[in-house]
Amino acid sequence: MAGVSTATVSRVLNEPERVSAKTRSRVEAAVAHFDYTPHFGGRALASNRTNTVGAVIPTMENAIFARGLQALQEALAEDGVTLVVATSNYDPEREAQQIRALLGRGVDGLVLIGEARDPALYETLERRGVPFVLVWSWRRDCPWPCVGFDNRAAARAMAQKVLDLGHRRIAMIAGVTHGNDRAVARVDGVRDALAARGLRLDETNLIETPYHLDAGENAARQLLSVTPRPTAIVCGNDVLAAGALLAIRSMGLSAPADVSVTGFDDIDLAYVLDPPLTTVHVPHRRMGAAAARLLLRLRAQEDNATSVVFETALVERGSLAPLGK
Amino acid sequence: MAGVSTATVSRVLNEPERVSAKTRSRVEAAVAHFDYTPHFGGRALASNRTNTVGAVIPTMENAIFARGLQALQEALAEDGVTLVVATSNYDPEREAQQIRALLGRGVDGLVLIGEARDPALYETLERRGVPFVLVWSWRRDCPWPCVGFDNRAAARAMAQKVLDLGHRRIAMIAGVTHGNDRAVARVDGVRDALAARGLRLDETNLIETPYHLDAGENAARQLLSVTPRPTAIVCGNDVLAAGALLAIRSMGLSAPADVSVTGFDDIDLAYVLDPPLTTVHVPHRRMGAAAARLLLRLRAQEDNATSVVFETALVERGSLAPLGK
DNA sequence: GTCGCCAATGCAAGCGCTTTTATTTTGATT
DNA sequence: AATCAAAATAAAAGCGCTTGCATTGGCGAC
Repeated sequence: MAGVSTATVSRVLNEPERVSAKTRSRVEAAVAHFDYTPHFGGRALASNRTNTVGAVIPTMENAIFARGLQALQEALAEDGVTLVVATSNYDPEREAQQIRALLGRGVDGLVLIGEARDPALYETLERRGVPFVLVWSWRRDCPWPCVGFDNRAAARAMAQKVLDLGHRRIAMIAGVTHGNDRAVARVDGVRDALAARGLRLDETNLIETPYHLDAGENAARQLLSVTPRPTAIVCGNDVLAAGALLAIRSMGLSAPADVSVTGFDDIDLAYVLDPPLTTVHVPHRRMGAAAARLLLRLRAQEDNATSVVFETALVERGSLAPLGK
Repeated sequence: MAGVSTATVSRVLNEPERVSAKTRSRVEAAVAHFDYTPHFGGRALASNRTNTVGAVIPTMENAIFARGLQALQEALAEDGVTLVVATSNYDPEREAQQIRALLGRGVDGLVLIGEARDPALYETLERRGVPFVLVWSWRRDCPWPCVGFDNRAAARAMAQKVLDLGHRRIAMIAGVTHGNDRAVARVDGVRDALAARGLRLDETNLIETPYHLDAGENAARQLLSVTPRPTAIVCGNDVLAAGALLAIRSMGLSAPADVSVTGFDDIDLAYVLDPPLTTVHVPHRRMGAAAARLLLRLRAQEDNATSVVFETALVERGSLAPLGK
């Protein structure tokens, strides 16, 4: 209809500046007239790019990932890149499957949560030359590009705060540590702080449990049923902490008068609870956006593509109080 | 390596039963050996299918969509279909863009939230022959396949309950109704119930606001600053209700003693609040799964592909109490 | 006016797969 | 052993696009 070859149409669509204004407008008119959309498969085949990046997250049901993804997606969209999301449900096996599935779909980049992962998987990624970014965790000397924060240091700071307020009988409800370096780091951080005061987390005051409300509730009930009971419960995330508050309430106790509780992540939930949660603020949205930028740089082979570490902040609200207050 | 043609490899991958066991195992060995994955673009081009469906949701930050998507994705994955998610941020314009973007990516199905949408968009969808399913809302005689529930009836039942408990000064914090039929239906439902008792929602006791915690808080503060103040606030969703509880607390009032509050959706949040929210339970996960099944049926041109309506249930918790109690 | 040069466009060769059609192999039957 | 049908496999033609290279045409310099 525009009287030009397909090559010119292709150029109008992909590199409009290489086509004269006159021809371009003719082609654009034809495109509009037929409501033409390029065939994705043809495009992908010929150019060997899909303009798609994949992300594998544990679950969408936790607000932190939802937020991070939202930001990631928005930042990618600015560069015309689509995000495909898969979930692993915190199962390393399933995560590997999902990564392979995404590779099979021709993603030209991947965003993965955390670092703990079968080396063979990293090998596959490198061999295929698919750029990837690890998010949510960060440690010095991590060999891969990552955008995250120091989970261990943040947890340590929180535990230190609890100790500073006079607490000595401290328990922890952690996430499942298998295949989850963030959960591991948070436990380690708490252990660090306790160890510095000659205390330790033994198995009666550390429970590992899935990141669910009722799991947190059950764990707290169990921790609080020993005598003497802990005066503070440090939780691996805000959802577990919310569960702990439920348990405390249902046992006829009160937070923070009888038991202090701390969370991790600072999702909206933390703010609406009563008492509001003292927790660790994590800049999820900013991390998502930073991950997008880093991935786009890696894809473009830019050399300023380096890992980014974010700071966390302790947010003091009502759920943590000095001992004996 | 397996000494066969590419045609046979293709068959091993797509219709293994059409290949003899001996050849198949040779091919599979070669596939495993080279860690071969078919090229997505080639596949899409030749077969004209992508095994991808798209979903456009308002936001991932609301747990209801996150949950629904999770279920949707899991159900689709069972049939080897990948889900691509885009967000519109409750903006009809942006939703249209995202739908077109997904079509451009060659999705072979779409999941859309609600029914309110430019007719031209529906036309495009039909013309392209891309099957789609509307979720989250449902009404009798909806001309398109949908999987949802009757928002209006559910809201009406909730308002009726509030009335039954003696409340007469009833206010509502609704979601933004522009381009959001669920928000509209929920307001209409409340109006229905009030009208049946000769009451109405005028502009001083109806505020429309984005589905955010602080928006809910501000709206509630405004509603409660008139004299005489409402004795019950019906909210368009649980997040708004959580915000309302924050406002009540910060104004030195108490729920439900001074003001009752109701929510909608029954997300986890509703349960952990203090007082826990009286709300409308919506089976988000089941809807997501049902949407997946319906879409797969439509795609396969099965004739038993019909809309599904779910029942909602009123969940009575502490935030709603009889007037004067 | 002629020549070069560059910008604009066309030509045509794939990209890696699926699928129809043709061919070969297999194995049962005579 | 010969025959034939059925099953298994190979051959080859695209699918719709991108892109390197060839061609064209317009314009300034001589």
